[in-house]
Amino acid sequence: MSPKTVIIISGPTASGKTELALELAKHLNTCIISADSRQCFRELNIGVAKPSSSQLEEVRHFFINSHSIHDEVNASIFETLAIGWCDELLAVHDAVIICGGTGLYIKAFREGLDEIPVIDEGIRKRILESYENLGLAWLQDTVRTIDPGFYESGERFNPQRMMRALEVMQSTGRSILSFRNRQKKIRSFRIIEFGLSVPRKELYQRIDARVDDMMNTGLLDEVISLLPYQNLNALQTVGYSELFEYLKGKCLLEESISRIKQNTRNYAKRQMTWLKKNEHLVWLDNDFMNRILATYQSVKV
RNA sequence: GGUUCCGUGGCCGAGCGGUUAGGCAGAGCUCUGCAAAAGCUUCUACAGCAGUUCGAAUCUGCUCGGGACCU
Repeated sequence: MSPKTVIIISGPTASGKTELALELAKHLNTCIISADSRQCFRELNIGVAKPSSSQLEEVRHFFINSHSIHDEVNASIFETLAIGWCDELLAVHDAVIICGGTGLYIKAFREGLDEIPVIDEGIRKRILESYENLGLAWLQDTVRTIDPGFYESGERFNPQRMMRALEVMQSTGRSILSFRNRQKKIRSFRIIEFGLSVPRKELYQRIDARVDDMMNTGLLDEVISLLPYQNLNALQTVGYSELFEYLKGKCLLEESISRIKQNTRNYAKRQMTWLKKNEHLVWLDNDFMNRILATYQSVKV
């Protein structure tokens, strides 16, 4: 019999992960853990292409509707939760499926993140405010002074990374570099990874069609109801940001819709770039179920 | 038929004698706590032909294409 196994199904958005995972879960009589940084929010539905309620009834899902947009969610939190669920589920199942397109979350699940202390909310806020008021030059100067090592190695034009380095330094007195040991964690189960490969042109067409579909099934109403929360991180999401612009009168509805399509295509492209360098991942372009099952059933421990 | 304006890379758009404008799209990429985020790289065009000039996308002429106005 096969060792306890986590089967990861990934791929760009609109590549058909959800359906495949569902089919596989039914076949193996197991559960699905989503690895999607947006589908975990119960307030977000249409715009994040969440599985339908009937699909959610057919197979038990984790990390879907598990959080509120007001909660803090990040890769580390995902890692902890997902490992916990896997341990529990693998006690009673031989396999668990992880399905999603958030590459960083999958990486965190597979090899873990280094332990970095939780940052005080006040420190984070102060840094963000300073950056917004004083700009990138201030951020660069500060990091160069406080953490020259990171400044040398880091991405100096990427405010997020610079602020991250700064908050770790201010909060712990140590450089973020000193926390990075890059030790890959060893998991207590086998992990096999698959990526769904769809020809670029076809994928882009699917994306366009899916956006039209979302609009027809009430995306605009969903976005209207979330307007008060537009500044939350969870709402910095393709499909929502663009419609906020329309609702604020900054553009026409048609412009928003084509921006959603455009941004989703760009997003899919970034996902593929991320997935491409994952050497554990096996690309599938057909016969998905059988090929996954063949790998699953081949015992090589 | 006449007068006049315009013609810049896939698209938008500045330049108006001598640097790569720039933006978007496309393509490639980075990536350990906001990742559907954030950032980086790349794509050398001036409708065509002839001329002026050391040098033209920029000036002149003609041709082609488009718009506006006049008869």
